[in-house]
Amino acid sequence: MSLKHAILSMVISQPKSGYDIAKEFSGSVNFYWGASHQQIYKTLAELENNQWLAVEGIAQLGKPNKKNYSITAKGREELLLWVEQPSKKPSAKNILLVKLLTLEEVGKDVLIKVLNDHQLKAEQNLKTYQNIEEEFFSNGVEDIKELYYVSKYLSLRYGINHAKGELLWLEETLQVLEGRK
Amino acid sequence: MSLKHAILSMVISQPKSGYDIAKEFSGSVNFYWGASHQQIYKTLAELENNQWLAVEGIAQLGKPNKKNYSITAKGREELLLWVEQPSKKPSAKNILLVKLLTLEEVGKDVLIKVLNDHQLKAEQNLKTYQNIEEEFFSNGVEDIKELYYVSKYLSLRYGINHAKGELLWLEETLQVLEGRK
DNA sequence: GCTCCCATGTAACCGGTTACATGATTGG
DNA sequence: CCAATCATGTAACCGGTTACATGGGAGC
Repeated sequence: MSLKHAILSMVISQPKSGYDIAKEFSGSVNFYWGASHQQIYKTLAELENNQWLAVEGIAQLGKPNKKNYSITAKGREELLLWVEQPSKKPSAKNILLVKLLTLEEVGKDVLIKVLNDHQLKAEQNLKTYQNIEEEFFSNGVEDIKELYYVSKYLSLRYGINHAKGELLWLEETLQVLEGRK
Repeated sequence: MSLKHAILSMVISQPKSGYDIAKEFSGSVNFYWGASHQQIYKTLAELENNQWLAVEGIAQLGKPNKKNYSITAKGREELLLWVEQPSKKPSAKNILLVKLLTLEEVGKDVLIKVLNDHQLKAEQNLKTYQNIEEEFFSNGVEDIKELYYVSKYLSLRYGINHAKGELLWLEETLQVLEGRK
């Protein structure tokens, strides 16, 4: 799995708690990766067990105590190994294409409706991403080559590219379907 | 899950055995869905239990016996319901973007290598898909509107669109990385 | 004799989701 | 008073992967 490695990557620059990581996962990181807090805490426990992360308990005033995790030398080694090894992509699953298999059974009208719904969502997604991109540049981040911003910017670009690609395919597909009797 | 529904979709036009379904999953269907034979047999058993599929044992000469599954009325109902209900897309996971988070730690050279490897694979994929598309049209399938070919063609188009989108993003990303000191 | 094709399964494990659980502090 | 934020977990379940298992027939 690579949730382990995603978490390792997220704590290399600074120690973080499970809560911090969960917040990141529900923010911009969510464009390309996701995890529930339950899964995060479970994985953190494993990472600590492997000694890829070290914990430090922190007592806070007026807030619950928290645990700050930081990467160990062993963790850094593991990360490097993982990055270098070829990443087999998970078998892409596309529900829309499965639904298209049912064309004969359910008829084209149902499928056109399904595709239209999806199109709407994809358009909204694209707009959201593009808004974020605009903010990105208007907020004084002229030089995306700044280390800190590179990965954020690239994941945004990834989201935008993919939303556009999906929309193209949806248009194509709707045309084919609508062309049918 | 929708493996259940994927299988239901695959047997609406004609009864199939687990082996048949596994073969389809390792063929063109694999562009957008995948399943191991173990998972397929397990799921078929469940589907039979739900009475969404009916089985017929078939004795064969010179070959192992097989079980032919066909969809029931109940199965058809379920399929229709499923198609109509909005399909929440699974949280897209992109390992490359996680790897990019490690830029600071591992350095850009390692990441450029990783991205180049990926680029090569994506290019090969695209070529494969395009070859299949060519065959598609040269094999006398002039009219893709023929019911039988629609979903196959559209899944091919999906594969091609996405491979192209990925390549664009990879180029963009490599330029950003190479622009960095 | 070896390998591939046909054909169907069991068992252990793993990663992730859903539901349940707790409890103080801050801001409207 | 209510909702949100901070903060961490347990337990049951589910879908999927990996490894193991069997066995005849066809073609080289």
